[in-house]
Amino acid sequence: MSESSARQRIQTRERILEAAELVFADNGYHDALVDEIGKRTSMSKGGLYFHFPSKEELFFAVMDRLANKLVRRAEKAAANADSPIAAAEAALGAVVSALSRQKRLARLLVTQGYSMGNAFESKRAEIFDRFASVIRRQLDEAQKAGQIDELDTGLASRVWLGAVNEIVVHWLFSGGPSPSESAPELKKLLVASVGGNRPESKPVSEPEVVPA
Amino acid sequence: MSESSARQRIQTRERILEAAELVFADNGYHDALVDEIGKRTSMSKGGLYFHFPSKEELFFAVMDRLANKLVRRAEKAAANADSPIAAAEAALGAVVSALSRQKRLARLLVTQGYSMGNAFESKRAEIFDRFASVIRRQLDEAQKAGQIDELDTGLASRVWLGAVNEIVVHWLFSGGPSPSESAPELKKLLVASVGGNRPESKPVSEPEVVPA
DNA sequence: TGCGACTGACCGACCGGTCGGTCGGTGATC
DNA sequence: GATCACCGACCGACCGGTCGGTCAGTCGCA
Repeated sequence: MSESSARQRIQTRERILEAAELVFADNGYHDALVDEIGKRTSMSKGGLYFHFPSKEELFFAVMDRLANKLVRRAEKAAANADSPIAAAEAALGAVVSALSRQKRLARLLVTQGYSMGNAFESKRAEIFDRFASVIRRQLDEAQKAGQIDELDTGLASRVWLGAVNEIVVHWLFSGGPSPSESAPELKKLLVASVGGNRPESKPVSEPEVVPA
Repeated sequence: MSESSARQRIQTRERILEAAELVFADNGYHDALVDEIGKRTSMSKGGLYFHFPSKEELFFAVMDRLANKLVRRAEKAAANADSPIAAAEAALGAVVSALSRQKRLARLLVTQGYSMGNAFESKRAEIFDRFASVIRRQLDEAQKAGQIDELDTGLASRVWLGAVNEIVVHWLFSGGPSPSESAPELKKLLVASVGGNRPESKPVSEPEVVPA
């Protein structure tokens, strides 16, 4: 009972997060109305404020949830690969394909983060750092394995991350090609940037991941 | 007289743009107050609205002005280089050093652009496209000259741009190293990504540019 | 005296957050 | 198993500060 009510609570929270994700993604933080989130949840504003202390906290919760999902997916993809450099590629591919599949998700993670003003800076940093370190770990491995050059993997991971980010943003804003279309070429560029694609390293196909 | 008054008009506009740049950079679009811009211009809100029809238009004007400055600088640096790939590097270096020198400028161009909500998307796209095409032109040249691999220079230019963007954002938000510190390593990575640094291509030092 | 530049008090839409109130369920008591 | 006190989830009208934008009026220059 307190058991089931706790479960209920979490479910309701989830319902709210789901709706909030839509509304924030469509409108950005500022133009998103708490009332609109209420409408989509079939819950009143007061109800929402029972579960979340403020619009800002709600937004943070939405972002955290998304970031968690994506990071997990990337790590899973990396774990299934059979060489470090392939793992890095796989993580990259997983993220790109997830973002390509869900424009709204991409919108939120990649651009709406800034729309809060300076308050969001640290959150944005935190989330992007998590992605960067997933990539970096793979690059470190690859380096140990001698698959890539000696280089600052921290910087390289940022380059990878930034590249993906820009491709996604360009797709979102300018209707460029879908990131998943550019993915193969993109991987080539990024692998080359760290001196991968050595003759002895076998090419790898992206392990497919189940949709979320 | 209509001569000098026209000049006066432009000067006043410039004064406003300068002040607006500061305020927008510090606060982002939403948290920037028109009254604050007025205060810094020593002009009343009404005065501002005599020169600009809306806060939004004022913001756009600020961004355009900045983008123009930076693009010009990048193109100048490229023009002074003595090989296509060096030109690409030079353009990159010029932008990075300009952004490193002026945190506020970086803030505005790189992050605050999103803070308007969806209204700004097309503007952001336009500005970033301009940067991308500066880089792309250099890469195209380099490709013609056989200095780099056959590849999609459109995509590669986005990779470069995204990389720089991420480095700058990381610097701004997480207090990472100054972009100009990472610049040499960054250039190595990016040049490698397009298969540059061929044995026959001589290394190039960044042509110094006068501060704005 | 006409006009362009500028003033600053004022307007009012907007929206996050509040709070008194409702109500279905729960569990203790007889 | 009927009654009742109680609770937590939720409702939604309302508040109040904020801030972009307006406009009637002023000033000074040609």
